[in-house]
Amino acid sequence: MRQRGARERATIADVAREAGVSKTTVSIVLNGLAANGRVRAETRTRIQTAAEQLGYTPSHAAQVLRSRRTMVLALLVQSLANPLLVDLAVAARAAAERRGYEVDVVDARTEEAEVAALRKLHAGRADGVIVATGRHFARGAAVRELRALVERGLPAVVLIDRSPDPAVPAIRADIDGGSYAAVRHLLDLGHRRIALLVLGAPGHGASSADLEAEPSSLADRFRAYRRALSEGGVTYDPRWLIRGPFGLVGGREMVAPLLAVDPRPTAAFVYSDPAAIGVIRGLDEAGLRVPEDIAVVGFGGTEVAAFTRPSLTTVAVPAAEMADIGIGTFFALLEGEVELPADRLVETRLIVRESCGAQRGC
Amino acid sequence: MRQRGARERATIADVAREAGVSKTTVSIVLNGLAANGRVRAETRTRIQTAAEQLGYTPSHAAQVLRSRRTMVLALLVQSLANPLLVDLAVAARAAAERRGYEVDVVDARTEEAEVAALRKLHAGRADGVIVATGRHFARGAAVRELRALVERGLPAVVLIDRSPDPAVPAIRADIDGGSYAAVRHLLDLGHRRIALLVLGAPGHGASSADLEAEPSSLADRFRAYRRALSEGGVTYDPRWLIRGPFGLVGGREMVAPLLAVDPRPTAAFVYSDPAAIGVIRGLDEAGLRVPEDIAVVGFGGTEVAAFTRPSLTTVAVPAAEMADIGIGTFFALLEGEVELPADRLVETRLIVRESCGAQRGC
DNA sequence: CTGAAAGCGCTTACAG
DNA sequence: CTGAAAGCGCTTACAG
Repeated sequence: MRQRGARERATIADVAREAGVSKTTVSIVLNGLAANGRVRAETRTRIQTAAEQLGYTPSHAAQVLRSRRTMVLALLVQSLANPLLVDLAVAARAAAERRGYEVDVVDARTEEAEVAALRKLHAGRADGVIVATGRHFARGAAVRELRALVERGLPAVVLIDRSPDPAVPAIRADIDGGSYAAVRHLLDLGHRRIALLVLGAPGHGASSADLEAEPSSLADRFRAYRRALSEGGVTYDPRWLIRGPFGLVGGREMVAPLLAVDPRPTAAFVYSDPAAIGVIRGLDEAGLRVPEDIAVVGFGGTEVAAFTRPSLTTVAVPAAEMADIGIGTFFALLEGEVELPADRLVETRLIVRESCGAQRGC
Repeated sequence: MRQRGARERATIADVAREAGVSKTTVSIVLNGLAANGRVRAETRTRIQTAAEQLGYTPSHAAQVLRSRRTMVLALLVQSLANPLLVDLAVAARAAAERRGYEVDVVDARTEEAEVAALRKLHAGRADGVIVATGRHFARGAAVRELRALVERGLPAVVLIDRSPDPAVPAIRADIDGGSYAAVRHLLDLGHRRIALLVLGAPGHGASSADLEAEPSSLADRFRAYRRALSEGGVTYDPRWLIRGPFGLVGGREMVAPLLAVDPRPTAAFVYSDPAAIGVIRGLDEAGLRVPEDIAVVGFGGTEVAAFTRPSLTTVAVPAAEMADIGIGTFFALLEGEVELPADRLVETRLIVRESCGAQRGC
């Protein structure tokens, strides 16, 4: 029943026959290699007409097998529930498209999912990989798997973390600068008890030491926060470091431990916008007002931050710029560029809105 | 420089040589076709050891070219900025994975982008396509392009719209029931002037007639709304139909025309959650409170609706269920199932929260 | 229980 | 200006 009009797809041989030329000539013409008069104009149009008439589209698998180019780039993100990563993916796709490449976006929610996705790339499904999962800072499984790919010559670029390997260029946002500006802003507003909420195993105090040493982007927030506090003359209280689960739900769950700190912090700097939205909602449910009772600052700066009530003061990360540079770096790698750019840092900036209390509250 | 350890990838021939058998046997063993004792156990382990030692992964392109199966399914959505579509994509990926399939998620923001994405499928990049873009109700370019694919035997499933073609099964949410429940709920709360905000070219009144006849999912909202009003004894005022652009920004932009209606509507039923969030923000900026001054009901029911302030009363669409059924239908098509299920309707349900005013306001 | 051979649909030297 | 031939790395009848 499904057969219907399932006329077989035309192949290059069909086009060649129809146009009365060889497959070679068809291939040359259809790939635009006939510019310099390598094929007579008349022959060219004959081939193009035949191809069109037969509805010919080259088989992607055959092209890949023969040319060893997939024209596909894999992009791994942690979660499409985070609008910042969606922006990154959309921008990456647009940038790659300009050079004829597709971007396969994979959301690798867990490290196992990421490892599985990286493994699949051994099958030659993509000409390169960009990882933006935030898991490439340690000696974890994801890093090992990426390295295995790189050793086989697959171009790789890391996007959020620092480079885990000399052969892998990295582009990251200036998290240090943005975090410092955020905390500094809260200090300037008079806050003296400022909490830092980051993704991680719940509990606080004990984890400070680990985070201090970790080369991750979450740890960057922590170090900048500590620095801003100390420069602001505030003694850090380890109970101010709250760790909890991912996203909106995770943000809400961090409210209880936050409110358990006595005396209560008057401000919270949250590692992501979705988590900050969760925090604001959790505070609301606990009967506290933002920013009057507790000021909140997020991280990310995507569209949604301007639409919450109160609107979110946040550290804006230029996702499109990171994507553009990342894609550019991939192509440089692909073309065997010798002079690889060292790790690149893109600027972040603090967007002041209502949730920090600098403007009139909601 | 990029060459580094670029030792050539092992092929099936390498494994065969290493294990001292033919490529045939390697293929049979590695594809799990040797279960019934078709290959001696000892030979099997020898092959597996060799494959592992060489780090062998079959070339995807070669497998596809030879077997004519890509093990990939394309999923087209309108925008990853809509969390409902992200949920759909994530669920589809999970469901497909259970049967060894990958899902290529493409966000086709415009109809041109959708047409381009569908065109690419002629190259045999996927074994089927699921379209969830909301553009398959008319005689538009997207529908034509999809039909061309189906005529070549590519299994296709439509997810949000009605089926555009007898050979294409469709799964959609009960938008009619959900919309009716939403408007009915507002009527029960005493509202008599209820606006309907939907995506579309701005302007109102004139577009009522078009929308009434359109077989789209947006028109389903309109028809159910009209029915609920009339059953509730309310005479529809064409000025209550407000159309505007997409997403958060679009929602905010619809506030001005909404407030321009005199007497002002006391409630608004909005076509999506992101748009509803934009509306709430826009009303806030206009100095109006939700739900006290204007009640708002959204559509979608993803996680974020529970985290806004006020939390959003919304029509919940079971994205995961739709994805599961959609994937199941794709596999039925693939296996040439003759008894194709007619269009399926999945239940929606109204989730009552704060933005409609039924509960204590924020 | 195992292997030799054909062929999927292209591109790419190479020859003329 | 154009074509014959090889081969990318697999799977799949088919033969033994």
